[in-house]
Amino acid sequence: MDLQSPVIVEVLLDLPLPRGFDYHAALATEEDVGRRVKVPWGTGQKVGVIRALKHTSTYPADKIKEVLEIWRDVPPLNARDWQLLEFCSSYYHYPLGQTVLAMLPPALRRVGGWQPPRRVRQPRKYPSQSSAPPLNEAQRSVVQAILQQPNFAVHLIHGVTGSGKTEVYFSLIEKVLERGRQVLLLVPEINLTPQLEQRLARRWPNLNWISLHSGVSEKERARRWLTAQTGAARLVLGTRLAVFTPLPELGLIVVDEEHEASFKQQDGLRYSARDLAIVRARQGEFPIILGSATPTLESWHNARTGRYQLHHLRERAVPGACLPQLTLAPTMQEGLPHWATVLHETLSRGEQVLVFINRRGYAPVLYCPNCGWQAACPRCSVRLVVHRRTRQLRCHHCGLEQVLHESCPSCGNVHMETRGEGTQQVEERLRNYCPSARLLRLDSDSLALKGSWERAREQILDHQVDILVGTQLLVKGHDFPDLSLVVVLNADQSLFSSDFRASERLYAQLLQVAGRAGRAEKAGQVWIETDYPGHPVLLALMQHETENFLDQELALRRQMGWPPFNYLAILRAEARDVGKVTVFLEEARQKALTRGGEGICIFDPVPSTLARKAGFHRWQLLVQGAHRASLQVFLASWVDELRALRSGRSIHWVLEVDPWDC
DNA sequence: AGCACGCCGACT
DNA sequence: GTCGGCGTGCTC
Ligand SMILES: [Zn+2]
Ligand SMILES: [Zn+2]
Repeated sequence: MDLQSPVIVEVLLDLPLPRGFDYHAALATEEDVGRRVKVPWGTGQKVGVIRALKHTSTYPADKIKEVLEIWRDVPPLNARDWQLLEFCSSYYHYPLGQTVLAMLPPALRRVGGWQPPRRVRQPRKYPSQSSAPPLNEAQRSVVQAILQQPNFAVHLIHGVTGSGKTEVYFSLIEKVLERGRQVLLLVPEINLTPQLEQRLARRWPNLNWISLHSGVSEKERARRWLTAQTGAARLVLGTRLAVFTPLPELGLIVVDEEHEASFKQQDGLRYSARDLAIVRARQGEFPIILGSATPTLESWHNARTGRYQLHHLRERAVPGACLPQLTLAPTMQEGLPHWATVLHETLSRGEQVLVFINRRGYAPVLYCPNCGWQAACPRCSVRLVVHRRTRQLRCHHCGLEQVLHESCPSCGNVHMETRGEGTQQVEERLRNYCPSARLLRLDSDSLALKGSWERAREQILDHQVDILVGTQLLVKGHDFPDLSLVVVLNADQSLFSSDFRASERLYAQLLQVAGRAGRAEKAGQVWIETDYPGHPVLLALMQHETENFLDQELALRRQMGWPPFNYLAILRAEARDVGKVTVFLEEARQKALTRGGEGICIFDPVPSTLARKAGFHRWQLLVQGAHRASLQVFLASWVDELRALRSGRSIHWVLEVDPWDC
């Protein structure tokens, strides 16, 4: 090596450019690759990561600036970390610099965002009461089967609600920890609760484990992340963002509720934490476990074709627990609903009731019966939602708030009416049916205050509440043992959605809601209000035959050429000016058609589901590929052309690979 | 992405 | 006459 030539480092920065920037760094060595640096940038400074050392640069020598600081107090990213980042950057067609910076905890991305702590904190210690409950036969055989393969393998555990999946995870985690390897446990955002953390703490009182999610303060998140990187933390419990945590001795990843949409990042680097976790396991040559009561069709297909190993947990682990009894009932236009009797019976037994309606507010429509006028958001292509308590009209997409109209702005009629029901109106209706029952409404409006979830949970567990009215928020990740009746309202709305994933999602949601009824020893009841009792999703649900449903749905996907039998990418574009959006997408389409590719199908640009949001017109262009590899080849050259399009400069656009909604 | 520079429309 | 719109180019 030429000792005379000055050392140059290539630094990756958080910029939408597919290249690094060269700086002088006289004292840099190969050990510094993967370290964070402070560099001058224009008039200011930025944090970057050293990608490589070199001795020459194509950039004019007199313009190359000096690195201001190399932070050597923490370990550099290692070869495995780079392997994942490079895969991620190329697969999602996202600049490497932005990918690297996105994986760092926020405090480590900014100049002055991180000071090493004065004193090394002692890992938290909990009272020692480590207890591993005995596994049943089914659980034991799954654990045995998975332990037999220490190398890369994807295991899909299909476990019905209450089948004791978590104990299987814990048992496997324990074995891997004993072998001296680190473990990553990924759970949906909504499931990462203090209760889950306590459960881990009780199970491993003396283990150094950390929990990583967006609720942790920036400083603390960086501190915990670094303990994982140094190998001090042995177990990481985290949401999707934790999939990037550097873990030098990683030996197992568990993705619980693998079907959950929160594993998909919906802005910036639009990755699937589940898919990246699988890639990470393959790169690191260790097993990964996906678990769900309602696996995604992608995973199910891989299991059916033998690429994943399928394991079943068919029995409920809790002794005596049985499946809830399911009833479909037509909606009632007037008078008492069909479920009114069972509601009263349940309450009179002193048991709790959950009424599920996936729509907050009082009513989704305010209209004038005289002229037909409807309250719409001026900035979005949606109707405004009536919030009666605050006497407001609100847009749930852009946050716009208006005072509720007293009269029709179009014809002056003073008798305005609402249509449809939200949580607030259901709450009101239930107060009329059961005036003496104690009601609690749980949606993002009533839970806006910090700590209100915790308070509500205690009230419910303490049986200070008889009827719960709520949205999605209420259903996921929480068990309420006294709950024995679940009523699902307005399920029909999602029955005829145009999204090809609608059935899969509805099935998962309904099964999860149903699972809330009658845990423990009590048999529960579930009533679903529907006018389409013959719908395949409802039929499958009635039969409790998830695997048949998945097979049927898979056959339909194959027939229609939808994923997992084809691969998708979406080019999304938005701007205040519709013309600019459509011109860009049309040019993009022409480029795509000219380029073409094996098995590549280019669709026409169409408005997005939410065609206008906060004043921005949103359109999209779907690309379908028969094979993952050929789609990747096509996308790689297509994005280069897109970046060169002048019409793309005055709009926002993103390319999304494997979109979860289209 | 930011941030500067630069050139045309409607304002004190 | 200037304030400000956003189109264009640059950042090692
Ligand atoms: Zn009117
Ligand atoms: Zn709006």
